[in-house]
Amino acid sequence: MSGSPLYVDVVFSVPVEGPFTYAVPAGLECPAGVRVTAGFGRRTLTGFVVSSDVTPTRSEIREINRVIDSEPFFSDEQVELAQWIARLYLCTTGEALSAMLPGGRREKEPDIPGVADDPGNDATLQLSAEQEHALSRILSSPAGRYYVDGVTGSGKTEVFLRAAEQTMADGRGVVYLVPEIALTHQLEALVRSRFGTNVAVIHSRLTPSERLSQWRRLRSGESRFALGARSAVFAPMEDIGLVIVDEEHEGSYKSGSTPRYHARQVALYRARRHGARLVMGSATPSVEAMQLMTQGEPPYFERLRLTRRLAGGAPPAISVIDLKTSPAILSPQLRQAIRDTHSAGRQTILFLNRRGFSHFFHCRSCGYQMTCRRCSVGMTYHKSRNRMICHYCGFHTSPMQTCPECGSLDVGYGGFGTEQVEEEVRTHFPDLRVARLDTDVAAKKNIVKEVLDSFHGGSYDLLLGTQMVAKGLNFPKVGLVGIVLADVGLSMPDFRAAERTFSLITQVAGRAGRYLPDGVVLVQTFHPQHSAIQAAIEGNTEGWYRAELLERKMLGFPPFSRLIRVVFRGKNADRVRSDGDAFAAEARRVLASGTEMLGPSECPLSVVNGSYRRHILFRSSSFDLMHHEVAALLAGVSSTPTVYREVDVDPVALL
DNA sequence: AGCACGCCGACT
DNA sequence: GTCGGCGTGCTC
Repeated sequence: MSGSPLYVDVVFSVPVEGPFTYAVPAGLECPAGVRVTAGFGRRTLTGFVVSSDVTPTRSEIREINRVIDSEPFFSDEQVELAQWIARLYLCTTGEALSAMLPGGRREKEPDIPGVADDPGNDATLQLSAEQEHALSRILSSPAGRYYVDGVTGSGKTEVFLRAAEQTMADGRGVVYLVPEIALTHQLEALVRSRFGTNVAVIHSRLTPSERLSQWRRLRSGESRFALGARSAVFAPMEDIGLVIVDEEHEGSYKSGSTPRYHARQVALYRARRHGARLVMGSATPSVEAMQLMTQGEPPYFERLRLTRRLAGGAPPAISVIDLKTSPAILSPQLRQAIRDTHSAGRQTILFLNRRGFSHFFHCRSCGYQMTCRRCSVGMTYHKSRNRMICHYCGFHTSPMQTCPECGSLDVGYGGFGTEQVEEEVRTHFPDLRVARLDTDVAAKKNIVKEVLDSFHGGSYDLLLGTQMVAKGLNFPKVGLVGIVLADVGLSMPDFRAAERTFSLITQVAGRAGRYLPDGVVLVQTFHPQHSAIQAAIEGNTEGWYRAELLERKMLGFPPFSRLIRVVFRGKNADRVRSDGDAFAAEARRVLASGTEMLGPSECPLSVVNGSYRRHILFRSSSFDLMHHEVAALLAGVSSTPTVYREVDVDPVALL
């Protein structure tokens, strides 16, 4: 009670795992969960107390400078959550807590308008039979896991909101995650109209003080509903009764910087911890999620299907244009469709599903693209070395001179971006008013909204761009949507390339047809027979997932294995290489047979910001063993400080 | 991550 | 002769 000093364990947002023991000056309260400032090395840092009243294990102990909070800022559950994240994602507890801090280590979220349902919805509305069934299943158990697998416009949002209402009525809290800030804005008004001041909205565009005030409202229990993007999964709420992950398939749920957590994974953990219901939803579930709801007895998620559009009607017909027979950025068919659409007084959207991936080497006659025979991902062309390289395992070979599929000599590399498409449009349609939206243009604040508003108002005839045009898809005057090159996604050196392509076409078509039963969707591709494109066009969702799961199983990729990626990056290419090689050599020595190592090889994005990048992929179906081994390697293999190692557990993008 | 210490090259 | 490069080590 008196004389003897009190010691506490503190962690900091640095890549060294503590905890570090400090003495508490007499008279200060310093419980677990409070923030403190303390001398650390030669500087003074803010740290987080993870346990109080500890016994020191070393003699040199410094004193806490200042206790920032009068009561714990983080709850015990949150500290434990951070420790779990640190273990799983191989970062330090301090880094994890720092990511949970409102306005702390800020994560960058692109402000791209998303493609979620526009909830055109009403609390008094009669639910459809399918919605009713989904809701009653969700409410049937207090801690079940459900997946609302519903086509666009089938009313997933309303099911989520009704489940939330019931949860709130039971006196428990709700966490509602959406993939992008833009969707937060869209949903915010709707959610507020239903839940009033109970709602706290968390996203990275809030000022630090706004975030802090939202955080405190949740922490105090004044607010029982947290709505936000990825980091809202850390909402400081007691007794969560429902966690919703909307648009579950979206890659933005995965953090791109340390700690590289997946909000879906954290949501699962928290829901289990709180004995809460977990509800996910999408029109195009991730392959992982599909496996969890269709395989296993009982399945990990109960699948609740919404197959009918509330507004009725069928999705628009999708037509495929084979670029092999119409080799042009704008095929004659697409040009004709643009012309017809314009004559009818309607608008066109041209969608380029990603910025052109520059190393796009293929047969111009049949579209054939070389794939690695071991990893089955597209190989990329390196002009400087004139080699085709697999960015998973490092295998390389000469580029083809003639196409092995069709024998054509017309092989080479190409691909194009929005600029070229714009030029092409202006050449063919000098009379059309054309707007372009891509990351270059959107660098200026508000420009996305301005362009979309003008387009909505009819100031443009044609809008072209990347993902960010998606929000315009359901504008009433849009009569034609053209996907300029569906293959761009397919050519990405990524085992999820086909999944993303399928998802994109399905989502675009679903939205485009929402208010336009007579709307037209045209898909240009070199691979009209590709299963991802075929399945999306035919709406053969079931067949697609079945085939893709089989493919993943055969190739040993997730969900039939898990991956850990280690990236080595630095200005000095030789050191990057030797560090990676040394790491791999040690790994080869110690890895158990169940853990496979792919690489080291160059990353697909081999130079970023003047830094060279190489990576190693570890793959195993016994995750715990692999995870343990990689953690030991990271701790045991020293690295040159000028070479940074980035560890990504369950990577989503492998660029 | 930072920050300091320490040991080798071209410069006011 | 120094200023400064970045390789190495350390943080309760």
